[in-house]
Amino acid sequence: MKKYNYFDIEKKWQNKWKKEKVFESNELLDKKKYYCLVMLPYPSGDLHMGHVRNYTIGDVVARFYRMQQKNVLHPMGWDAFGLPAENAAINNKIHPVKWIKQNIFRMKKQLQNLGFSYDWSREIKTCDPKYYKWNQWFFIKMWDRGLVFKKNAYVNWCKSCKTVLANEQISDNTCWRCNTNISRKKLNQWFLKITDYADELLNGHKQLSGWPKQVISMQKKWINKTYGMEISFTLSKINKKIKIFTTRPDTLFGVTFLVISPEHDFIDEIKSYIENYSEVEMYIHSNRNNILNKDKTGIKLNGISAINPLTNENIPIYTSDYVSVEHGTGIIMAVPAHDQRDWEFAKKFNIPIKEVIKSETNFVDISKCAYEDVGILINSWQFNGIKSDEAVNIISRWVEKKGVGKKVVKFKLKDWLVSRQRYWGTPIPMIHCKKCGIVAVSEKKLPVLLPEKINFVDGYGSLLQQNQNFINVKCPKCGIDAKRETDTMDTFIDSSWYYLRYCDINDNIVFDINKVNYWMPVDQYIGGIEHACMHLLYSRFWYKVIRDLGLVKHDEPFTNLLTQGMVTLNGTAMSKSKKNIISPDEMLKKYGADTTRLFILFAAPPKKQFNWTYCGLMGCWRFINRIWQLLDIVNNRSKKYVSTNNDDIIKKEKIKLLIAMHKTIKKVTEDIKKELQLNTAISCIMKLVNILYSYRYHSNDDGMSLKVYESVILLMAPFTPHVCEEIWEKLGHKKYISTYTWPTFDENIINESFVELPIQINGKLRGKITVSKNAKECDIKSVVGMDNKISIQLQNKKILKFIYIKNKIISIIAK
RNA sequence: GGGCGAAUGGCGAAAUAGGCAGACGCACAAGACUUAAAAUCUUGAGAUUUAUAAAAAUCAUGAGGGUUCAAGUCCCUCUUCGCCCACCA
Repeated sequence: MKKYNYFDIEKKWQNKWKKEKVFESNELLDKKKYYCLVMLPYPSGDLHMGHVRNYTIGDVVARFYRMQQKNVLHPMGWDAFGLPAENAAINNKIHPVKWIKQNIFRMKKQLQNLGFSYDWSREIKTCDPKYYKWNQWFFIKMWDRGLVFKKNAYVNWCKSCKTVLANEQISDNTCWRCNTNISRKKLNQWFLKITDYADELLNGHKQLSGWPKQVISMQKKWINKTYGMEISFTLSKINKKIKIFTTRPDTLFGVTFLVISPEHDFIDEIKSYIENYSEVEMYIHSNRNNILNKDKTGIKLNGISAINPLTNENIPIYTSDYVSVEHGTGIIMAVPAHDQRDWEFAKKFNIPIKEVIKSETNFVDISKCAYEDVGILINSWQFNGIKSDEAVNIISRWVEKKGVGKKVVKFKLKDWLVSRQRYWGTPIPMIHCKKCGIVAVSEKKLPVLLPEKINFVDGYGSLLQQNQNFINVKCPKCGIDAKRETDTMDTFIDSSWYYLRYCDINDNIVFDINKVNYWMPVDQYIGGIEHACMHLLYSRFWYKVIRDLGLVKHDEPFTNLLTQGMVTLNGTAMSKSKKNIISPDEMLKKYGADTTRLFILFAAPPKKQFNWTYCGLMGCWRFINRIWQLLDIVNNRSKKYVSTNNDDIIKKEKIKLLIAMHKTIKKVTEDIKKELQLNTAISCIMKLVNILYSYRYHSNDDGMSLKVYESVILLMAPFTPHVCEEIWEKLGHKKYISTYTWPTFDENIINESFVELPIQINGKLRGKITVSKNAKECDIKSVVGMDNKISIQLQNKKILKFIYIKNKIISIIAK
């Protein structure tokens, strides 16, 4: 028996597909479109098994719908901006342009070797000026619509390199290059007003029935709409008010101090009143890594205090990093008796703890820990005795009546900080003019090109800031000397709309609206679960903005989403920095693309985490070889397989085989269509091949085995396309299997193995049931494990099926 | 600290809707072919006990309890692991 030569077969078909542009797509109006999108990779240099898994799932989907005669769009591109390229430039003295180019070259080759059915004519690179020009264009459109604003925000700062550090560039609280301790620095930064869309992003989830519940719930928690109150406290000695946010107005009488976030601009505003400001300032700029340090830190603002507007009590003000500037108003009223974090802070700084809610059932010792549950109000003036959950509303109304606060809705979702003090990204197309302020670059002047000549090695501070040619520019409004913005954009912007660019790659306009509206929305999006909140939320936001610009019709970009589980090695995620990458190259060399593809799908269900192992690889290899050998068997070239003249056996086996075939087609079709359960789909085909294999070939076969064999090849085509194309050709077909019609199943043939039987209870006919053919009619009286309850159900509900084993009915399923 | 998810043989995993737990594979064992090995083919197998001509009984889906004629699946309590986020007021 000849072994199958995967190397030649795979090369042959990859070249054919490429040459005849089998996977290039056009807007065909007579066919239903299907947009299958996989998350575009960062070109780090090598494909790892996580990529292989992601893209194989995507390719099976694309190939399946192509065979279902849909007009499929299946594109691929490169998320080419970002920090690693810049780090490579600094460390290895290689220019990001060159580094990215060679990485893409390598990875593209790997993708092509795997036989993915991409339309490469639509390939995009986000670092291409033809692409990022439109980032800038969108940015200006958003600026015009008031969705862009500037605000102070803190960054991690290295004093010695004079540069902003990303989390990735920090190890043990020190700079990756010079080991200097990092500190915090306030910078004026660019933001996008994603919070304007917070409500719509939340409500839009109703349209996303094709998304995993897990992702929806994660996004909901991320946006986190909360109802609370803003209450103004007056600062003693100063004629200023300080606004706090709380969700617990019922605890207003238990407030014993205020806490202001150390990053809050208000501290700057009142610094002349703070007696110990130099100490406070030191605290503000210190690097407080409260993730590792669970101990509460903070400092009292001496010389000022706040007055509770309702009780007129005078209370101290602290600053502490346990209060985030991003949430609420960035200032909280602390109720140590009823909030554990406040309690811990109060204990550390010896602040009084005032109990205002008592549990109705348990005795709670407030000196041991905070009581955060509901209860009865005490020490709360006229509100004593009211249940705390009711008091929330009662006190809210009272506060509003007094005119010192109002009910507000807040989101945890923060506005999107999009500026980066980096070189390798899209330049923000803004100009700073002394006379006119911030002026957008005119659309005609786009793109603002990223200069290529940069000194990476000796560079201090932001690399763009040193490039005088880039910085110096005339103001587009008044013409005087002005300075270009040197911040670049967050790379999440690149990936927020790339799926639209695939629909139409156009040098003159961002995209052709008609083409985009033909292909969008994406029918199936596939990518890692780690993008549940950031990328998948930013994209939704961006799409809604584009909709409001009148460029797209729909509200949501992705109809169905599959978040595939990670591929891990010994339980930890594969990453280049951890040096635990499994590259597909060796497997491709040893077993070929088809086996690699089959194995990664068969090893685990797509949604589940897959801890890497080679176990099972040989099984997939053997399976493909089996299919290959079957080609000879069905062509009756082999004498090895025994034939029998017993017509009865042949007939029985033929029916068995026919039913198995239809069942398999049904199962595989549904597994792919419904839940993308690709591992069980493959199992099912393997089972059918086992039955076909044991089926004794006979001259009376009537082409039965050929018929089953052809359907096996068709079913396998999305998974192992090369070998299937080759067999398909050898079977005498002229058309590509990749575009051939997917097999159909007949429900009647599947049901042929069942019969309908009457149900009798105590001798009376009670209805009919469907049972397997080898079951016998029986009297329910004799049934084990049955009581009156069931017989009552029988009268009310239809009986669909019952389970009949070893001459006993063990159960009835009623519906 | 918060959120989400998971736990089934030696291993990866199946199991519409509560209805024969372990499909399909891996690894393993025996046999066939072979000088031999590999490859391939055939067969076997959750565990334990009894029996060994077949077979039978009991125990088994992280732990403990509950609902049900029937629970991997539903409810309660707990344990462990993974992922995402970071004091969310």
